[in-house]
Amino acid sequence: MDKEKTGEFTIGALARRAGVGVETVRYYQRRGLLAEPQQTRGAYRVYGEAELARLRAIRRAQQLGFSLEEIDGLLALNADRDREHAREAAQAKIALIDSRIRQLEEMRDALAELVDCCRHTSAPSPCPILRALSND
Amino acid sequence: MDKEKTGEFTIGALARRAGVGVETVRYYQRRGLLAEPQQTRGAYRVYGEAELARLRAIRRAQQLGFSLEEIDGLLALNADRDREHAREAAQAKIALIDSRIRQLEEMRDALAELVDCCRHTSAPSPCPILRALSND
DNA sequence: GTAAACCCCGTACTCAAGTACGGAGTCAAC
DNA sequence: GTTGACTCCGTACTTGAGTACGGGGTTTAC
Repeated sequence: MDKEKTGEFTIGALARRAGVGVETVRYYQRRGLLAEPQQTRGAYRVYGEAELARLRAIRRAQQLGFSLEEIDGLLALNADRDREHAREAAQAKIALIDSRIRQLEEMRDALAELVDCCRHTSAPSPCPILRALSND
Repeated sequence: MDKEKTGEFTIGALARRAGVGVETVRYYQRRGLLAEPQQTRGAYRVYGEAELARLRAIRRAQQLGFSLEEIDGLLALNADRDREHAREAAQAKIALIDSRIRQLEEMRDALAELVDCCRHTSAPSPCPILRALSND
């Protein structure tokens, strides 16, 4: 079943098309994020375009910063009736991302300051980075 | 032993002073990040100012974005002889943080675009956020 | 028919940084 | 002495997103 009939995949073929691992597909199924296909060929499950689309949507949402739990919620929304919910979810995610960016910037600035200090002092004096860790 | 003699702490007192949990102190000891004190009173360990300083250094380094593994390495450096090592570690961390910031900014921008699109379309048309997840 | 790739299933494990028990003993205040 | 807070110890568990087995069966290409 390596010879894919259009729109019919084994789990391995589906995984490759979606850019994930076989184990990942099984994991999503186990947690209910992806349905097991009704169709089988012998003992093997046969996946269709719907499952591939679903996997791609999951990946896209992950790239936007959503967790699998959040993605489950998002993919349960109806594009016509739940506009407000989706927008709220996106805005909440934006706020979290912004907050994290600020946090990282503070870290970066603190480190940059220490490195700069390191540049302007010479070898006989102790390392300002290590001293900053050691002192109050 | 709740009556702290200056520079002598039980594990609970030390944890409170350092702003961590008792379990965290034990965890750091288990992984060798913090030494067990030589001094005891009866069955209880007695910690000193050195351990408190060490814990504070760990915390400060964590706030700068270093992992416990990295902190172990940093705290093993000598402030007089290892200036270069410390500076390199800090610079590497800066690069990682910068990269992560950029990643998050891309996420944020993508989300902001979708939210903006949502604002400029009306209820009869489907939610652009959910459509973006579903389409290529 | 044979061998290799693949699938299924159930369970355990990884990563990093903790946190939470349960059981037993210790210490301090009354 | 009693009680409650605390300590110690060893082990298990959490979080989120996977990943890796082992064992057995199936499919495909030669």
